Amino acid sequence: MSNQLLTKPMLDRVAQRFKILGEPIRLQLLNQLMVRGEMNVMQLVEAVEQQQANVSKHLNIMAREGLLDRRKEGLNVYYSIADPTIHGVCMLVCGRLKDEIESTQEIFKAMGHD
Amino acid sequence: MSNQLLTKPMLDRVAQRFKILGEPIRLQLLNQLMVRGEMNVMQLVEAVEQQQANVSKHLNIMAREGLLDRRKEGLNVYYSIADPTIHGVCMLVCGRLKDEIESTQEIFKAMGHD
DNA sequence: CAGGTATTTGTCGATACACTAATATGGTTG
DNA sequence: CAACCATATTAGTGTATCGACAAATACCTG
Repeated sequence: MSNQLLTKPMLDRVAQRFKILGEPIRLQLLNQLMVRGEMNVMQLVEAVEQQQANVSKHLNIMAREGLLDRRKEGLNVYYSIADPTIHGVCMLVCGRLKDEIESTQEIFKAMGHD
Repeated sequence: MSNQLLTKPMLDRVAQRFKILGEPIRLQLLNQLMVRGEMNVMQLVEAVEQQQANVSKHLNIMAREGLLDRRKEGLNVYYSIADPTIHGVCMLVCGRLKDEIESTQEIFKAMGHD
């Protein structure tokens, strides 16, 4: 995407990936997995405080997309991050948002609301 | 997002940003603006071959989010990329997807379907 | 006000999430 | 092995969100 136009199929694929990242609960699951490494479903359910069925569904969606790896062990299913770029992508967006928030606050202060 | 848990409001903000990127037509508009620089609505309409109202709406959504800058000049409204990180984010995702596609093809070949 | 440019509004339909309930799946115990 | 329990996934339903399209409105400029 440097300076070349993308084909329609590629645009669709990229959009699909972003769409999957565009859900708070999924980001929360990814965030947990980034920080704590591999986790099973129950651990994730407790961490994000959502229904088990719901968590499972979102994990499946991300695994199907290649974002997560899945490992079965006895009763449990362990998920971990499969896509090594996720971290960088989220870092970029987070950094940018923090910058935006900070500059908004600066303007707020400059207007005398401090 | 390196190794720290994000707060709920931050997760929502990040998700919102990803959600905005998760639409093919919006990516297409961004892609055009990346390659060709500042463009007005009509130019973008022709480039993406969509209804004017539709294009305008998506441009507004992205401008409201801080992704695009907007500049009025006579009859025309010119849009340009405001978020300097977009390029890097898209590059990362595109690169990753290309890798995935390539390794899928490798497997396909290795199975004798060449 | 005429004509090109851009945005807004309203409606329809599709997509996708949350929730509940049902169904695997695999280990444990009598 | 059968009954049971914990874990995980899948189905079915209602609802909300969001995009596409069409029509109306606003915004300049000559």
